Amino acid sequence: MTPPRSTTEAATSGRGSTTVYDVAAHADVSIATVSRVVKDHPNVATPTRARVRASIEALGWRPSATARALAGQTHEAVGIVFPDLAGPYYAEVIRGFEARSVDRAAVHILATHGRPGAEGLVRDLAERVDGLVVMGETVRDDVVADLVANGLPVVVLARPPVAGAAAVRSDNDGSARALGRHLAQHGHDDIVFLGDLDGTPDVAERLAGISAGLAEHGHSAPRVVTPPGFHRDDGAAAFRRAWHEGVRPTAVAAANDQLAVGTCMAAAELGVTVPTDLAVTGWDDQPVASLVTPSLTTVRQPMAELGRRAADAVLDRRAGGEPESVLLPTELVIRASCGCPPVAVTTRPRPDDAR
Amino acid sequence: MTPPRSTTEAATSGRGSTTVYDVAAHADVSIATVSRVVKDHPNVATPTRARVRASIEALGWRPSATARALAGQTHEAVGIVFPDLAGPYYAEVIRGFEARSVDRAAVHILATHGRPGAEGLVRDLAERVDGLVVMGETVRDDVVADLVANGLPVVVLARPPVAGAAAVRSDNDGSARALGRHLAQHGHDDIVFLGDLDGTPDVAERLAGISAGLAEHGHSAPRVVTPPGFHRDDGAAAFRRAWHEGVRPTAVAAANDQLAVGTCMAAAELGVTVPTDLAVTGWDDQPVASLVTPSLTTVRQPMAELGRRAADAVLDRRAGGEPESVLLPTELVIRASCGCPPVAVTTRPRPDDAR
DNA sequence: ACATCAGTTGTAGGCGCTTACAGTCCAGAC
DNA sequence: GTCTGGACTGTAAGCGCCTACAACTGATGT
Repeated sequence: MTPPRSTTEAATSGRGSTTVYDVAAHADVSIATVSRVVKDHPNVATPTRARVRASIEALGWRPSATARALAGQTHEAVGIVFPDLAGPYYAEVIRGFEARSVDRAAVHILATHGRPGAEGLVRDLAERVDGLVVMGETVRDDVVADLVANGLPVVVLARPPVAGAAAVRSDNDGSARALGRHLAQHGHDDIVFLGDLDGTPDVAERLAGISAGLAEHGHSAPRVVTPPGFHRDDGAAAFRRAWHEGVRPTAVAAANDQLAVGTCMAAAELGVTVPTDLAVTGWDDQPVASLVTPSLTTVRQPMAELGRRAADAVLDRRAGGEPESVLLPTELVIRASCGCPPVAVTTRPRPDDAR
Repeated sequence: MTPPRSTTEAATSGRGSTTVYDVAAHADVSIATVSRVVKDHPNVATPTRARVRASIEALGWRPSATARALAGQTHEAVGIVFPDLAGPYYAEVIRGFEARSVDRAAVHILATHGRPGAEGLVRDLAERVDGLVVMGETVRDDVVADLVANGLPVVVLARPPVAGAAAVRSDNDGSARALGRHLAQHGHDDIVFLGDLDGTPDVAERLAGISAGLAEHGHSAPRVVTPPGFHRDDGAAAFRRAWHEGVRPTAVAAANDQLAVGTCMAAAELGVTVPTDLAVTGWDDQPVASLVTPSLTTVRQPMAELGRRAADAVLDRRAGGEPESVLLPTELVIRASCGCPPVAVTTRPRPDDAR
């Protein structure tokens, strides 16, 4: 035995919990052997292994994650960086991410909220984890690239690819085109796109897709109205303001369901009937989309699956896999708010991840 | 200089980032001085301090959180344990918690999902943080007590107090009584309480309060129908099943808004009109409550504020404060689903934390 | 009988930082 | 002119665990 720095041997009491040294002493072996037993190293005699296991059990020892991280360079933890945490979208992503990670690593979360110190927070987080998921508009690409250069497995989520990082995203273009075509078929040629193009890369892709779909039918591109955020109230306020400025579109294509719901509420206030006077569409197919009246035509996006795939990607990378990118399918969901005949609302669970 | 274990001095490149030793060498001081500068220890001469600061800047050094935790016994991190992560309730709590913590500590999250290994996961988490928030039905009280005994600041959230831990909760009793009285005034005497009493301690309190409110008017207590969970589909399924078993209440008081919405959907399927044939009430005042038709009578609970207060409590405890408990007020929100005349829906932001 | 080798176990030097304790230096006190 | 105390700074011993390398034990081969 080297340093006899035994702890107050009592197992469950005492400050400063039990350490390898306690276990080693109890089992009458060296700490190296204890360490080997813990990580199932083959070169340990069966009886020794059993003895050590018994001692670990008896003392209730749990190796310190911190010490392990310092010595072994692995944290058994992953992190995910969000731009924000409000609304069902992020909630679902985080749910999927956590569910998939929990068995393999501890989970760190961080929301940057557009604050200036975000980069520092992210770099700080990066030092505590074995892999990092960076979502949407949080930190600049060069920061991501720097983390990658430092050897950290990074996954970008709902954000354009960065060299060396896996990318997980859902298809904006395909469904956006379909939506554009659908609106064109309804005859709309004066459409407002409601969303902040700087808010997240996804939004610009959706606008581009819708424009392309409209163009296929010779219709002109939507004009953009920019709300201050992505919440219900932002949508209501933006639509109200635009209306007061004399904007009279026949349809509003919102960047997400919250904005669409807000638009509907503002429209009701202004005496505008949806979908008769104004068609409204959303994006995400959040649970609320099928509950409002009229039910919302939108694009279903597998929100929880995004989180799960991001977890898989970052954990696989950590395990030595290559950065592999994923594009998840989306689906145009036609309901009533675009002017189509309403369909019956059912209570059957939704296909993917309704809960 | 002791061990000359300099790193590849290049700042931004190279494996194994720069360390205190690099900074110390660059500034021509000892690592102790660097450490003192970092933590603003007074005994450092001004020019030295400036020199060290410059070196830190020049090398782009960031102290390793891991090493710091090992040596200094502080992680600069807090954790929060959820029973689950689905739905707006947890999402809002986590949002409030993160927002309040982010400037002072890294944030760990964990959801136990009722799995058997939960205790191990929680104990694991406990070793990585300086304080822990434990919410609802996640681990047994004796586990919480053990963490407290180990000296960890613990806060219990939406869960009965545990000795030595601060408790943050919202008032179930007051508003539940008010709701019970209100239902009695509507004349209801055959009420179903929809919720799993084992699911979370809050639920039992709500039932008790409602019963007390009904009793004040001489009405009998609700009978309990237990759905498998707290989601919309659980509510729909449970109500449907009860109906098919011949249960014909005049009102359903659901344990949360999701269950209430599910009940409304199932009722619609069964040809039961809300609120004419059946009154329905929820709990939480989730955003969806005011959007559905009829709008939901419910109890507003400051979900994000719960998270914020929990963060305050755990961070204050870490800073040496005493465990202090908080009971946040709730408010009965009368809308249309109980049979009261519907009120106009507005788009004004809700008082507390609509976003 | 002796070198060889696989199987086990122990020794010791980190990982990057904190901090008690031990100087060093110099102005002011006596 | 020496002494004293305060302001600075450096030394070194950890924090709890990992792991390369050394060391020891028998069994096997010749």
